[in-house]
Amino acid sequence: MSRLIPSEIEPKWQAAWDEAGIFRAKRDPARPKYYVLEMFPYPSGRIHIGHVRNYTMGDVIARYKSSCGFSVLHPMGWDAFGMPAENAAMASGGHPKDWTYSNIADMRGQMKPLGLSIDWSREFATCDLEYYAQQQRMFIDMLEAGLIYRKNAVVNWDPVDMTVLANEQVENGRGWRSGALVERKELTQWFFKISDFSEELLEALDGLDNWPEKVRLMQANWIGKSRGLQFGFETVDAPDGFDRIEVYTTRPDTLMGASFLGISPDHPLARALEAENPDIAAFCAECRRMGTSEEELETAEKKGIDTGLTVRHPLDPSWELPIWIANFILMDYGTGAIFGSAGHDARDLEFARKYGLPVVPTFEPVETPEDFVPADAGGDVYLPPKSEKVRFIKGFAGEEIQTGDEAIAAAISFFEEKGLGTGVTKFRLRDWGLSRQRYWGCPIPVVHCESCGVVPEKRENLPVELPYDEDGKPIDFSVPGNPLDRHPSWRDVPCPACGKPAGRETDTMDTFVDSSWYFARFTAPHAETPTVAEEADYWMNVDQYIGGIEHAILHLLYSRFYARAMHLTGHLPAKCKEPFEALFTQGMVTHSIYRLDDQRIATGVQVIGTESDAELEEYTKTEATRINYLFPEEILEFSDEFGVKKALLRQVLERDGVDPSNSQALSEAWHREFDQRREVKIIPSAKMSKSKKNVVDPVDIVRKYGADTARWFVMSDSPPERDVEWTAAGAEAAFKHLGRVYRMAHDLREAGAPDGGAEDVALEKATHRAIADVTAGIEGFAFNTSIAKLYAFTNTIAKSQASAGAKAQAMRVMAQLLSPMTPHLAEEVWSLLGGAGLVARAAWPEADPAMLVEDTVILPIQINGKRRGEIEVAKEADKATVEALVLAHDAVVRALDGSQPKKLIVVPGRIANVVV
RNA sequence: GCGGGCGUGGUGGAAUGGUAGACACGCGAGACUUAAAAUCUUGUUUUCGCAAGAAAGUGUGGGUUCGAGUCCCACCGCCCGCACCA
Repeated sequence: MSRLIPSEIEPKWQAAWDEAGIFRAKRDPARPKYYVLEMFPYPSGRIHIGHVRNYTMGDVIARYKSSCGFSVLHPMGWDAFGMPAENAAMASGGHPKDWTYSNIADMRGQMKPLGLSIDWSREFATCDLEYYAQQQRMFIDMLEAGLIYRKNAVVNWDPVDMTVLANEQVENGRGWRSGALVERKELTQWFFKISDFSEELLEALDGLDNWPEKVRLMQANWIGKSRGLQFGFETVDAPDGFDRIEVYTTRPDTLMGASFLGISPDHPLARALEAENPDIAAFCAECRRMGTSEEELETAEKKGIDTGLTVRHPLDPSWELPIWIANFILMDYGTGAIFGSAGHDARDLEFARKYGLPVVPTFEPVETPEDFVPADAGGDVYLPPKSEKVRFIKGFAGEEIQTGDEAIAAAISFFEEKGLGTGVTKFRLRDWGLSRQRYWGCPIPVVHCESCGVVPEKRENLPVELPYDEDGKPIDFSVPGNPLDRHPSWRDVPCPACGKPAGRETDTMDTFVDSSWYFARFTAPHAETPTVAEEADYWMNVDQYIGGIEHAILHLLYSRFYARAMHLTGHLPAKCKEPFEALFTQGMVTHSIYRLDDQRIATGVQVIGTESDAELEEYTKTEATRINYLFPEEILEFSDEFGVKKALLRQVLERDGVDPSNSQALSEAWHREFDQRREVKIIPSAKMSKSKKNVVDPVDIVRKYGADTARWFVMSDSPPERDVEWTAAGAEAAFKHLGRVYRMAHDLREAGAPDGGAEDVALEKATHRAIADVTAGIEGFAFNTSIAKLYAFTNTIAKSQASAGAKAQAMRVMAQLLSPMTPHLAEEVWSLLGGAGLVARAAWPEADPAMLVEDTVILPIQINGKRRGEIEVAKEADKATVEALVLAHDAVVRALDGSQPKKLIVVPGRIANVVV
C-alpha cells in the first residue's frame, strides 16, 4: 500500500519517541543548551488552531536545534488561574478548580497528537498548589525586600453584584451581568514597585537585539520617560490647605499661553469642594461612573466644571486663571493637575473651545505657510515635533527661534534659577497593581491584625491554600461577592505576630504574577524552592520565546521586572535579569466568515427584479434580522469562471440537485439564488470567533488529515509574524503534497537503477542548495520560504533523471529537512529509505559550499533601469569583459543607436544597467 | 484619543536598493479512465498582438537614486494594544 495514512504512522512514531525518551531535557554540561518556549495557554478546554501555529513554530526550532547538537528544553504548562473559570462556575455551577483541571486534561489530550517535542515530565499548572506555594514564598521575600507595598487605587465597582469588574466586564458603563451603572471606587491594594525600575527597564531595551523593534518601541512608549517642569500655582480664596496647586507639565514653554488650570476629579481639592458644592459633587460622581481604562477616558467627550476658584500665574501675579475640574485628567499621572495649553494640546483646545476659555498660541511656524491658521483663529492645534525650530511669540526663556526641546530646557532653567519650580524626569509607567478581589487566583499570604496591622504569614505556615469547599460543601459561586470574604473557617486565623484573632487577606494575585516566572520554574518544575540555582544557571535564559503580539507590553514587561525582583531576592542569577534572549511574535490564524444575506427573511416576501426605493429602505432597516452566520461545513465554496470565490448553501445544492463538481451548474445555482435576493457573502481573513462561526477545530483537522498536514499548512502560507488564513483548499493541498512525498519514497524503495552520471551530480547540487535554503529559512524565522524550497526540492527530485541510489540519498536529506515541520512523515520516509535510527536523532545535514557555486551566472541587462535582456557570463568574468558583452547586446545596440552610453553600471554577478 | 503594525496577480505570499510575482491555491488545456476521484504534463500579472514582441504594473501622490515593492515625506484604507481578558 503506497498511500500515506496519518492515523497509522503518527501514533507509531509518537510512541517511538516516547520510548526513546528523546524529548526529556537533560542537563548536560558537555553540550550547549537551547531553551525554546512558547507562551503557555490558558486552559479554555479546546486548543485553537492559533495554538497549533504557535507550538509548531516552537517545535520546528526545538527539533532543529536538537539536530544541531543542542541539549534542548521545550516545556509546556498551563496559565490556569483567572476569571473564565469563575465565570463558568457562576454561569453553570460547578467549581473553578474542577473546571480548570478537566479542561487541562482535555487540552493535553488534544495537544499530544500534534507530535510536539515537548518534555511533558516538566508540565505544571499555575493553579497547582506546588506552584503557587512557591509564588507565595517569593511574595514574602519581595515584601521584605521592599518591592511590594500597599496604596489606594481605583477599580470598576458593580454596586449590585458587589464586586470589582475587569475592564472587559464593563459594557457601555454598565456591569455585564447586573446591568448596573459601574462606579469608580478606591480600594487599598497591593502593588509591585515596578516604577523603581523604569529607567533600568527602559535602558535595558537597547540590549534586546533579538527582540522585534516594534515590541521594544511599544515598551519604551509604555514606560514613557519624559522631562518636564513641576511647579506650583498660588491659589486665590481657596479652602484651607490648598494655598498652592502643584502641576507637572512637559511643555513649560507654553506657560504664557495657559488658559485654565485643570485638576482631576480625584484631586484632593476636588474632593474638598465636593463636600460643599452639590454641582461639583454631581460632576465628580459622574466622572467616577466612567470606566477606568485609558481608552475610555481618552475617547470620552471632554467635560469639566468651573470651580469658581482661581490661581495666579507664576510669571504674572496679576493674571488669574480659573480652576476647572476636568474628566480627562488622571490623578495617577504627574500631580493630578495641569495647566491647559489650548494652542498646543488637542485635548486642551477641545476643552477650551467647549467652555469658551481663551486660546493663546505661544509659538508659530518659523516660515508661516499660506494656509496656516493659528488655533486662536479657529485653526488646528499646532504641535510640531519637539526637534523642529519654531518662532516664539509669547516666550519667556531662551531664543525667539528655537526648537521645542530647547525651549523646554530653557523654561526649566528659568524656573530653577528663580526658585519657582524644578525640572523633573517622570515616567508614565505606573506601579503594577497585583490585587484581585477574586477567588480563583494565588492567595496573597498576609494577615490583617487589629493590633499588628498587616503581617506576612510565617514561612512555616505556607502555603496558604485556596479553600475548595466551605463547611464540607463546594463553594457556591452563585452568591454575589468574593467567596473568600465570606468563608470564616478559612479567613479567620490567628495573627502570625501576636497570636490574637485576625483575618487573612482575601485578595488574590493578578494572573500576570503567575506568568511572570513560569519560564524560570520550568528549569526545576517540582523543586521545593521556587528555583534551583544550578538548574536555572544551566537552562536560563530562554533562548527563543514565541507568542502573540498582544503580550508585547504587559506580560513581557512584568516578566522583565519580575526576573529582576527574583534576582534581588536570590531566586535567579544576575544573568537572568533579561530572561528572554530572543522574542518572536507570531500572527493569528484567520478564517473566512460566511454570512447569509437573505432579504426574503427580512421582508417576508419574495422579491424578484429591481426593487423600489421604499423596498431598499426597508431592507436597510431590517438588516439585523436577515444576517445569518454559517459554519464552513454548511456551505460549498467554489470559483466561478473569472476565478472569483463564491459560496452556496449545501442545502440549496441538495434541494436543487446540483452536482458539486460541475462548476457551470454551481455558477448557475449561485445566480438563481442571487436573483432570489439570497447570497452567501464571503468575508476573508477574519479573526476566528465563535459567534461568527468561523472557527476551525484542530482536533477535526488532525482527525481528517493528520498532525503533519496541520503543522505543514500553518507554517506554509504566510510569514510567521503575519496572519495566515486557514482554508480547506490549502489544507487539502498540504495533505496531497505530503502524500506525494510519501509515495515518492515508497516507489523509490521498490525501484532500482544504476548509479552515476551527470544527473546524479545535478541532483546532489540541488540537494545542497535545498539544505542551504531550508536551513536559512529556519534560522531566519521564515518557515514559509523553507517550505517553498521543500516544494521546489520535491519537484526537482520528481523530475530528476538521476539514479535510484542518488534519488534515495536526496530523499533521505528531504526527510531530515522535513523533520522539524512534519516529523512523523520524516520518520516514515527515513525508515523506508534505510536511514539509521530515528531521524529526530540524526545530525542536521550541512550544505557543502563547493556544491552551491555555479560556473556561470545569468546577468540581466537594464536600459535606464528597465530590464531589456540578459547575458550569460562566467562567474569570474571581469568587469571589462562583461561591459563589452553588454554593449554588444542587441537591445543595447538598438537603444544606443550609434551614440555612446551616458553611464554603464555593472554590479558583478547581479546586474548591468546602461543609461542612454 | 494615544501608541504600534500592515497594504504586491483572481487568492496566500516571494524578492541583502539590482530580472517584481519564487512556492502554493484557484482556474484553463491535455494525458490516463467507460466515467469520476486520484495522479501526471502544461499554461496562467494586466493590456495590445496570430506570434515575435511592446507597453503598463507592488494602496494614492510626491521625493532620493544609474536603478525603489524595498529608503524619505504626505495622504488613504485595514488590523492590533491601551494597565482588572489571558
